[in-house]
Amino acid sequence: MTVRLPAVKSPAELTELFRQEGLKITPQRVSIFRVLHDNLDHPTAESVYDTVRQEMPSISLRTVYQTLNDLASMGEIGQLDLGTGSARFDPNLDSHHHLVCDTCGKVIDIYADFDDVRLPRRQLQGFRVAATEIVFRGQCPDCSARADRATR
Amino acid sequence: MTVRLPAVKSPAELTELFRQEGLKITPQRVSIFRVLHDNLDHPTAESVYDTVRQEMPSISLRTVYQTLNDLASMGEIGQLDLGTGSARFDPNLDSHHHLVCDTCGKVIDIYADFDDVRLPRRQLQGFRVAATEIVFRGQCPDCSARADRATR
DNA sequence: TTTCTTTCTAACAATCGTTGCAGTTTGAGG
DNA sequence: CCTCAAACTGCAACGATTGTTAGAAAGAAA
Ligand SMILES: [Mn+2]
Ligand SMILES: [Mn+2]
Ligand SMILES: [Zn+2]
Ligand SMILES: [Zn+2]
Repeated sequence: MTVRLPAVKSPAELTELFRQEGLKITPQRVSIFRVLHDNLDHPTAESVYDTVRQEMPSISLRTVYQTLNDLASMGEIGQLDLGTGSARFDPNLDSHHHLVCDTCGKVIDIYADFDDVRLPRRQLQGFRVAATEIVFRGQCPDCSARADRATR
Repeated sequence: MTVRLPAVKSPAELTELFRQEGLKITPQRVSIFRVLHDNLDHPTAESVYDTVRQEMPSISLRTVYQTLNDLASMGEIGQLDLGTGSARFDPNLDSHHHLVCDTCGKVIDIYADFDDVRLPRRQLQGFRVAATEIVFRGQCPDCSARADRATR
């Protein structure tokens, strides 16, 4: 089990990448890049929207989805489907895992390699495995406390 | 890494469980139990509906969702959210993991314990972990072949 | 700077999976 | 058989996401 560090691309880097792809640099996009950069809690499209809207009230939710999808398909952000209702976007590109609160939906990064987790060819049945995701599910301290209080 | 076997409850067992809970045994429920019992491919509510409808054309999709939710909250089936668009239900109660085709959505069981996958208290941050899910993502043989054919 | 081409945005409608609701039906105990 | 709480059906509503498109804006070229 080895420990690593997070790696999030800066707005400037993302801007440069978009430029290289021949995509235009709009204030909407730059604003989204900025919001992603200092959001470490796996925001939903809606929550990115809410934050961007504070400095750009006219932006549309559609544009946020569009840009997040673009970034995801360029491989510049990750997208997590954890059964919390909506997709969560992850600007942290380092391969890592997640700890999820099933009660409130909080998502925390786990920076660790589990070298043991590899499938023997026998179990692969011809599959080509591109990624291995580990999700630890449970209850965060806040939700545990709240539950205890309710049971008292 | 230890290997195990699948464990799926029979229609009779589920019927008995419902009876114990004071829930009524309706033909709709029994039919759904049967369909689940011999469905090893993690069906969606819609696909359970389609199958049940063959022998009971008047059943409503609403009832299928209702019964699947009941079973899931009784802990008698699992529910997977894998980002394939809709929830997948899993009658196999043994703790196990999954191999998912990101192209066609196929889901295959992986019966193996990865004993290495345990979080040191230091990383838990006070979380109470109830379950650890491992998802291997990639491409199934069919989809790989189809992709190769397209690239030729 | 002005023009021209291309891409993007905003607004709105539509879709998909799922759940809420209301009225009707039915399983199961008496 | 009755009774009646519980379950069923059909449909409306909902939240998340995507399709469409006319007009706006960015960037390149002149
Ligand atoms: Mn993460
Ligand atoms: Mn399974
Ligand atoms: Zn929580
Ligand atoms: Zn496939």
